[in-house]
Amino acid sequence: MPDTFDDKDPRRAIERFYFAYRAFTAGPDRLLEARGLGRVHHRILYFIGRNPGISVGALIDALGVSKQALNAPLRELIERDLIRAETSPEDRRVRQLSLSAHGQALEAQLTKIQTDLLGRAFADCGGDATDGWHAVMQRLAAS
Amino acid sequence: MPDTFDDKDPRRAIERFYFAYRAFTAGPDRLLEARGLGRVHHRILYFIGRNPGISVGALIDALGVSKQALNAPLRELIERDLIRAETSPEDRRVRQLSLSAHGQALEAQLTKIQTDLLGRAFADCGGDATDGWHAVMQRLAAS
DNA sequence: GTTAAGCGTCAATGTTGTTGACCTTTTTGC
DNA sequence: GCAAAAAGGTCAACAACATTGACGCTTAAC
Repeated sequence: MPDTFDDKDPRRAIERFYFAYRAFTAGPDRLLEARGLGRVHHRILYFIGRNPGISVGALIDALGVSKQALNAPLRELIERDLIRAETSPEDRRVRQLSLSAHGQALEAQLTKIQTDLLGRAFADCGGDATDGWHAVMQRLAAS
Repeated sequence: MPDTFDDKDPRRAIERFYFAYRAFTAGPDRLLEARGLGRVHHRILYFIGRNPGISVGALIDALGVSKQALNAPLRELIERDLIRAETSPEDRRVRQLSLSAHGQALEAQLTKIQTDLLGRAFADCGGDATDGWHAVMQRLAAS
């Protein structure tokens, strides 16, 4: 029997997914924790980075949390000058959120950790494997 | 430009990973929540299923939680007759944990939800894609 | 027989989320 | 122009879940 025996055992797929995801999130988690930030902050940074000018309400909907839960971490990020909140000129009730220069730098740093990790794995496994990975993950994400 | 433009943008890989993992965990989470259980209970069931006869201390180490944090959910699972705890004959201080018939059934049900989801994605994407997925995930998990 | 290991539990505390209520500012509809 | 509604902020009460510290119990080891 080859040493790839039961290499595609469905249970093995579950474990691979679990441990791969852990490795995938460990890097950013460490960097954030060193700054006293958590995953909520990361998600806030990420969403605002992807949607500059987003309103607080839209961010609440996007993250699926209550406004009270968002308030504290968002305020921290604004106080640390990682996120900028400017009153919208069209509707002065609305605050337009965007990343400051520092916020962009941190977000880029966090993203780089993950893209580097993925990039190394893709490079090691080859283009076909990379294509297959993308196809399967795309299919799963659409579930 | 083809509609697969920037289909392998590193940022897209991050998003795919995130949403694929959410889909991967959503099914078990729903089933567990319907029974008033959480992810801790799932992890306990899983580890004991993989390591029948494991001791409480070893389980604490494996899960990386304090014994006080483990105590409550573990007790629930024992009271519900999902997990069996028997005194070790060699060392009567030690309790050997194992899944009861009900526990095995629940664990199998949880696992099936995930293997079915993965199996459908693998079937849709083909054998080569499946191989690639496994290769990349294996590589990541080893990081 | 004293020491240590494995386990269980009580207490105090911290974090993080929730809902409900109330407030201000600003826009909108009549 | 004025009442209603929307966007946002904050306070309070509460619940879930984790932590550390301390203590007690049973059993094994030297």
